[in-house]
Amino acid sequence: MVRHLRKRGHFPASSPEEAGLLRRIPQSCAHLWREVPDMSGLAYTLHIQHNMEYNFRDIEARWQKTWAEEGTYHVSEKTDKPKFYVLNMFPYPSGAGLHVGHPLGYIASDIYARYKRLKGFNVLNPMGYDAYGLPAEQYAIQTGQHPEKTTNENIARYRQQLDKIGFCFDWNREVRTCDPGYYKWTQWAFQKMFDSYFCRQEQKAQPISQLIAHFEAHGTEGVDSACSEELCFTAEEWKAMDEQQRYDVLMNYRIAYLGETMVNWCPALGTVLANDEVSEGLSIRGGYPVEQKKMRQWCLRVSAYSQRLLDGLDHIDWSDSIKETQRNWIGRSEGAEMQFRIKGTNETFTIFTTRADTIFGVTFMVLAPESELVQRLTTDAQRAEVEEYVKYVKGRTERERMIDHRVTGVFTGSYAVNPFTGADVPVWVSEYVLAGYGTGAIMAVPAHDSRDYAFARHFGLPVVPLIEGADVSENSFDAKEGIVQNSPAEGVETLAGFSLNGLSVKEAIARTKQFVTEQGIGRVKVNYRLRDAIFSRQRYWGEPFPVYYKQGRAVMVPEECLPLLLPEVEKFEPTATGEPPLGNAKCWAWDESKRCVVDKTLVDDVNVFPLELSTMPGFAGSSAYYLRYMDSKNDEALVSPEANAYWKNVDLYVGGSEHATGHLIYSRFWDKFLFDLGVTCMDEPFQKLVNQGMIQGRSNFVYRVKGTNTYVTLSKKSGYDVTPIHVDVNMVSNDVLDIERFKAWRPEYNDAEFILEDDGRYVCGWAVEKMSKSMFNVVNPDDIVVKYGADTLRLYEMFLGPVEQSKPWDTNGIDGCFRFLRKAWSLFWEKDGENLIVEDSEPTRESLKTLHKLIKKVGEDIEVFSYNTSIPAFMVAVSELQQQKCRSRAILEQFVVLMAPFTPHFSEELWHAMGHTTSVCDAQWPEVCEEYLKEDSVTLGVQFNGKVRFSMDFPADATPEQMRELAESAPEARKHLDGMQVVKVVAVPRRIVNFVVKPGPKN
RNA sequence: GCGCUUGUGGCGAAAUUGGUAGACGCGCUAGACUUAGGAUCUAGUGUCUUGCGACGUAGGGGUUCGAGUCCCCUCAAGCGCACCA
Repeated sequence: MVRHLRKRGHFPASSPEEAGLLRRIPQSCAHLWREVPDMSGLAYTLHIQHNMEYNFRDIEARWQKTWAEEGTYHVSEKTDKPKFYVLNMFPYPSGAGLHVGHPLGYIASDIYARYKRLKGFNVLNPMGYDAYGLPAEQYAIQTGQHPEKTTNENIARYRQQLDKIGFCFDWNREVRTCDPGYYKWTQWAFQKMFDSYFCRQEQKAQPISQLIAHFEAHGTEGVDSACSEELCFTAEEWKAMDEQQRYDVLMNYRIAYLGETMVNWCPALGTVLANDEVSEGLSIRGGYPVEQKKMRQWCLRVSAYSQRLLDGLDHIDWSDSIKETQRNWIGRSEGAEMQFRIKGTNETFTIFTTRADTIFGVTFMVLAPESELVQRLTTDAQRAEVEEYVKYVKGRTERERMIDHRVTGVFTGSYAVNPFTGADVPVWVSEYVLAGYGTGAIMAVPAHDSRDYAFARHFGLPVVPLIEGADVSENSFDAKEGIVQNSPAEGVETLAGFSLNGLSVKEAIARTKQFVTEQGIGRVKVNYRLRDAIFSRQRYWGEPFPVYYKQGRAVMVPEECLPLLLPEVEKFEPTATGEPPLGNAKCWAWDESKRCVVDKTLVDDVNVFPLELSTMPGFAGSSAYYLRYMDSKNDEALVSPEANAYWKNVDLYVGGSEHATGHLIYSRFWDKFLFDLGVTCMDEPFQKLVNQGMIQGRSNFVYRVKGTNTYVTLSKKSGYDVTPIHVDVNMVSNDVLDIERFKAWRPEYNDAEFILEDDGRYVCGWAVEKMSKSMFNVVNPDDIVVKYGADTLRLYEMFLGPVEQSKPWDTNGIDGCFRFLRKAWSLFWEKDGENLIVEDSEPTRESLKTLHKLIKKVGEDIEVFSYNTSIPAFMVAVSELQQQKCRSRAILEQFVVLMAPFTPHFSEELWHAMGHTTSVCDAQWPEVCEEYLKEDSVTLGVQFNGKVRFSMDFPADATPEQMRELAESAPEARKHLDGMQVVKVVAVPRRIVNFVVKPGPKN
């Protein structure tokens, strides 16, 4: 009957939507079409129906509906069970929809969440949307559509797609960063940061009121706080300050502050970007040039937390590589600050060095061109030259400076005095010294620093080696090793007779630091590369700052008035005056007496004041969302103390490693700040982190644009009608296709046309790249779900390889997973596919062994996220149970539970079919019984001189002596032992027997 | 340049952490059942060799009774940082 239908092509789709998807299959599964070119889409699905006692479509739709209706996945903290918090990095709902790469991490965490629930934990597994962001706004500018509209549409689509995969998300707790009920707390946290400063002694944030009290009593005496600039004043001076001066002083300490800083300005995007949003002088989004510009911006004093961010890494379970990336990004370096006097004056300036030991090799000093010291130190004679040089440097873009490391610089005319020897050292200006790091000035030791070396050679400055055996004729000797000499050189008098000669470099560094401190020349100092985060964006689609400006000074909107809603605007582009899009908002001023937003024409600077026009960056909303999930409906607090005390922090966080220096730093910073405030009880937000690999898209055909090195995917070039081809990687070397081999492999392409380049090479192949709309290579999970079902998709994505690994998407092999599920299904049913086979019989010992092997393996694998190895274990178990003709309920029921984390619909269906009335989610994970795993005998290899010659069975409990005897007496052993002398025998129970032999009489 | 990671069949990958290399899946080959196969089942499938056997985990060396696994060197790829003193 089915065959008949198939031939006629009359199988109905179950809904219009499904019919649409069925029709789409051909485009997305080119390889299947190639194999059966004359087939229609409907006929193909019929082929699946034909073999389908396992009716996944019906099963999955039914259970998804039931789960939603019954609230199977809703969790509450009102329970005695221990908690477990699983979290995925929430997605940005882009217009392209979900692709097969997204679910990889979601599936991995879903399996873990379900497993933990079966193990008796109360599992929180929420989901939400990182809904603010640039693409929605760009789209709004182009089409005039409100970003909220497109964002909501995209979210609806994401939700639909997610629902089809059968995740155990508690949607009651959904958050969206653009939802006022959510961003109220983003704004709230910002205000708390404004009202706090960071005390270095206590290494924590404190209310700014404490600092004010301290200033009133003692001035800056005894203040050790993170700040933009070290200040020094007395209590009297503080009291004498006017409002503006005090405002400026406090701004210097606030954790959220307005700062005049060099920022990454992207003219094309019309906004400022954070360091992690820029790569090689180009914006990550869009790849537009980014320039350095001094602007007044809101900043977060992330750098204050450098040490805590660093120390915290030792207590969390993240991969070494991502910890290392964060350590690099934080960039702690221990060194010393030293003061140098300028010859002929009483002026001094400070430098930072990690190689204090090389003080005797200093032959010049260098200032950063942007440093204010340049003005002070340049002599009149050199002024013209220096000014011209500074102008030249300003004209170079960040990108140019990065790519092209030129050796340039000029002499300032001044000399510094070496505090150890009194020697004169010329002071230069050069672009290789960065204003933003250390003090913006260095002491140059060309013998032991390659950059100083290049500079010295270029300008003919002396090179003085200080380490025994160091050859500096060609290169500097940068290694921090060896024995110090020439420090000082013979006959040179030094301050207090100081000498480092004969010490190791390590000792010399320590010695110098100590000396510098004792003599008051300088101090030990730790520098961090981590910069404060610039927090303003000149965009529309983001959280508005709850800030207005009174006499030019920032004032916070009262906390009770939050959230400050994002205003409506007519145009999303920046205004003609260069103001951010919020400059277009009519109703965007704060009335202090009415305590509400009013029309900006009412601004009178008495009661009504202008509101901030910037919005917050993407990372604002994603920094504390994990806390909000704990208590997402709470209007009184970001999270209640009770909810926080129960859920604590995220036990397992799953997401991409590309967030290593962005979200994962900001989130940790934000959490630590909230920890200081007492809002959260945990100092780290994410205890364990698993970075799922990217599933890359595969461009079917790649060709080189003539005369360039640019490769373009075929689909990008319109009107070029060539069949997309998957090419095996070993058919391609240096991007050139071996056309003969290719045609031999795929004869159907004998007639295909290949693009021939000018140089006679065929350029072809596939490129593996990010799956994205712009690459036209998005594989939609819906297509897979329609064809094979969610459970097969889940299984297959996990079977593909280790979760952490990136891999190209490839549907070869998905059939294997589907077949496996059908085979597993058939374990439970009579041949007719209608009657359950399961009976209450006593399980055989063999089946018990199969089951318990499986329990052990799968349990161990899930704990370490090795899902790709547990699936083969299921396959083996199914084959064994099939062979054993197992019908025992005791075995099959537990098998269903073991499968449940991987294939929830499949398991739920069978669980109920076997008579259960509650969800398989609430079953109990079976315990391994070692008793059943015991083997009577083990098959081991027998080696001669380390080479396995044969294998044989040994009793499991054989002693080494017995093993030796058994192996020796085996018939296969004779030919390896005859005429040989046994030198030694190594027999390890349950492992190996190895005879070490050499020619000679048998002994 | 510095740091981290990886390198195993035609392909995706396993390997009890030093003990029978290639589990499992894909692909391929042969066979069975079939009007048919794109279904299902059975057998085979690292390379070389008619065979015995030899070789085989990027390459080279070492430790060991025994190395994919540990140590040293080289090469290749990926990621991160990069004029950070």
